[in-house]
Amino acid sequence: MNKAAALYRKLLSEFGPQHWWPADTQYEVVAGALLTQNTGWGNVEKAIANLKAAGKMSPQAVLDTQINELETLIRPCGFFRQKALRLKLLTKKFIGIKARGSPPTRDELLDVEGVGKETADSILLYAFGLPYFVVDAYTRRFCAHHRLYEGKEYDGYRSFFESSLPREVPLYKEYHALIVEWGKRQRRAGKNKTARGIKRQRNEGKTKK
DNA sequence: GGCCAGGACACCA
DNA sequence: TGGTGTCATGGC
Repeated sequence: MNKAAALYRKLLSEFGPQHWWPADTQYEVVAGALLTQNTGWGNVEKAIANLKAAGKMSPQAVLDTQINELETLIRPCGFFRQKALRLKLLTKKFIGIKARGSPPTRDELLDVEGVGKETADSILLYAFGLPYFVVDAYTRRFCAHHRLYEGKEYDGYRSFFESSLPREVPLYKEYHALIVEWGKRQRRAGKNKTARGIKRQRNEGKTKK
């Protein structure tokens, strides 16, 4: 067994199944993937709860909602102006995808403004059950911490995991969830430095000099 | 009161 | 290609 697979087993036995993605519908996964960008999940839950309470957690309802009302509903998850706009764009794409019946390609998701590689892969994996390994900030820290893989490119990390593991969707889903859980625990224990923290330290160094 | 979060994008050198 | 600023709320 390679190191990536061994670490997966270790995380799973230590933390247990994470039951990701927490959502009632496929569309909720899609919307959540966008709303959670650079945002704690707790805040995203509030935004989703607002949408549900207003009866807006459906593609057509989101499209039919005025942008300022949408902004108000998702305000708790931050970046609400751009996210409201981008949620409409992504929703339009989602409706088109469902209408034609075939799953989306990565490229067509990336064509949507506000959908980057992580969000696209989250949607492909968790909403459509396609084998794309999701790479986020925690994944990079996880790799650095365990000296699993070193690189700068998103797709480098993705290729590393996809070539190290069996091509199984449940495995990809669980592994990413476990890495996030690992990252949260590291943070609670004060054992990591975030990218932003490192950037800030560099800046402080510059100003001090 | 500051730091950080399950990013993406534009702009600049 | 790499670095930096911006977008914004809420928990700790």
